[in-house]
Amino acid sequence: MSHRLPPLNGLRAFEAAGRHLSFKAAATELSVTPGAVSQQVKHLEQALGVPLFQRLHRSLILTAQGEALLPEVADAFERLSKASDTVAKALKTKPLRLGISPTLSDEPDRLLARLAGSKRPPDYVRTVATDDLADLLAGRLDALLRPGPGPYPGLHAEVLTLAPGFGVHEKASLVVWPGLARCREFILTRSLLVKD
Amino acid sequence: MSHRLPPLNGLRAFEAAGRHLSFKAAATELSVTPGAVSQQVKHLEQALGVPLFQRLHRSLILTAQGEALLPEVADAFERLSKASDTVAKALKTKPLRLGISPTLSDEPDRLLARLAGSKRPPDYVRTVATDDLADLLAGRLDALLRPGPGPYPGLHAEVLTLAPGFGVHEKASLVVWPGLARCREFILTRSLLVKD
DNA sequence: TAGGCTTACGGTTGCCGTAACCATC
DNA sequence: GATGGTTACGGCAACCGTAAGCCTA
Repeated sequence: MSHRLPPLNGLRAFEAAGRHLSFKAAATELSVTPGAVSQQVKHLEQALGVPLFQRLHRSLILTAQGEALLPEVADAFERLSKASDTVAKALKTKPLRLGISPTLSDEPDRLLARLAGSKRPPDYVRTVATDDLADLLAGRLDALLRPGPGPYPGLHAEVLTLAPGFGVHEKASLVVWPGLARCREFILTRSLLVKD
Repeated sequence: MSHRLPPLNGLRAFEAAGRHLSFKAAATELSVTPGAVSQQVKHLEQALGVPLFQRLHRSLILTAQGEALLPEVADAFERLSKASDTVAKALKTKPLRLGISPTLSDEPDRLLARLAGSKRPPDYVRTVATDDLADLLAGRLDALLRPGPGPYPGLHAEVLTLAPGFGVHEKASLVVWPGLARCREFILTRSLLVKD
């Protein structure tokens, strides 16, 4: 299944240009200059060996080939966009899965509530009683609270000092995937994502 | 509809790597080095803010997010590939649509047969009695034979000298989209595409 | 004359190969 | 030691912006 794919950026430019029937409008959408779009589309046409637009005076018309290609390309990009958004924004839209080591507490929700300084745990957090780093590594958890300081190579960990009365452990590590900075604030406020 | 798309090359690398569950195999398929694939995937993971693979010793496992993303991405690229192939190879797989000016002959097939030097016209050519350059420009024709020398700005034209008996015109132009060199040979042999 | 497409040119970015390193088997 | 993934570094191609030109309404 060796996908022979044409230039992806060219397809992207073609899709926008075809939707707008304007290189200028496509350029605005893509945050580039019309010249860039023109070059990308020309490049794509050369790669395919097929003209996609008929250049009229200050407007564009799709050729028969362009007309055939556009809906497919648009649909494919739509799919990529949707899927990526869903995956990327899962942290923001779905309940945050927080593993809490049974060693720390046999009542994870109460522990979380105390960490948050409130009587009820945040409603966007779903606690799971687990100690298993593999759950985090496999993506089944978004964060994991474990006793001790770590280290956790390849991950991002933040050491919390637990107030007295949390059990025998004074220190605990809040472990998340790298790319999530200041994870404690994130867990407790669902903000401060490191990206954007 | 401002598609917020992640890095397309990263998605491409991810798709191949996810299918093979191996950066090395993906690299082979993509004709690059494993290092390149590693970088592309890492780049994508950073852009999405989400881990897609769990790196084990000498193998890979998809994370939950990767598992969710892979089929969508694979399907999208499959679609792009299919659509592009269909459009790009139309010239090679579908009958070649050759317009012949009624001025030259009211029996286009006979004229084509004489041009080809045979009794029957090539079976892969479908002649259309038309004079309209717009048919070519809009992609409804692959080539157009018209009397006179042109010029045809923005197109590729080849002047043919017609043998006596073709009518009142001595010279005719075989007009095609640029990117098709030596169009006469192409029409008569269905080969010599300029690309690859 | 204005507006949109094209083209030439140059700078920057991003992609990729090389090579060295690491961690297992 | 072999294998597969990662990283640092450097070269090169691709991409893009600028500016000038072209063409027609």
